[in-house]
Amino acid sequence: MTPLQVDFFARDAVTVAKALIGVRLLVDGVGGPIVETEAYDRDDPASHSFNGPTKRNAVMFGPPGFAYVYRIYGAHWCLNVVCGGDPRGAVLIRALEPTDGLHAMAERRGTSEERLLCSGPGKLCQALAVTGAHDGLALDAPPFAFQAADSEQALAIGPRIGLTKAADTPWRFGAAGSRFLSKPFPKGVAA
DNA sequence: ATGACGATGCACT
DNA sequence: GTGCATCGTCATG
Repeated sequence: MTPLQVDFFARDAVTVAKALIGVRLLVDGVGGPIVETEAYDRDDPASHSFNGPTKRNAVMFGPPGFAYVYRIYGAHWCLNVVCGGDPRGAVLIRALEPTDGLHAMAERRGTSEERLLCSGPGKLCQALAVTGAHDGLALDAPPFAFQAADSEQALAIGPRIGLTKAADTPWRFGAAGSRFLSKPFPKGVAA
């Protein structure tokens, strides 16, 4: 298992979003291979960094390689990795395949159905116990652990989910055919 | 001080 | 497939 270097994150968000598919993400030892991400690049109207710094998004204006965690719909947490670009881009971690710490995840999620443990950004944060307390933490140090993918992944590509701005931009990436996605991709595969 | 608006998830038809 | 709870954050007055 090769830990990811900080340079991995210091690229544009689309590149990082693609490269993260298949990477194993553990938080305090709980997690598994990432199967779904979304890119939010600079000059992207849907990105939280687009309208300049605020108290919430301050970490997105710091160095790459840190976690940006925020609350959505007053109820759920979302985990992002801060990337390169100016203003910064970010990648939303949307889903992963639960392999490590299944018992802890099932307990936190209130279900033992593996399909439902991490198949969405809010679910993933609940299963991995990611909260606002993780906002601004370095990604190359505990409790986070990113481990390089073992092999090349076949990528599925599609439009991002839940947006009203730039809703057609195809910056959602996934492991083709995975059953742990938050939703199926509209159509087939691509490189 | 107040109002609009979500990078969602879940219950229900 | 559709409806909506729920509340922090930000923009505005």
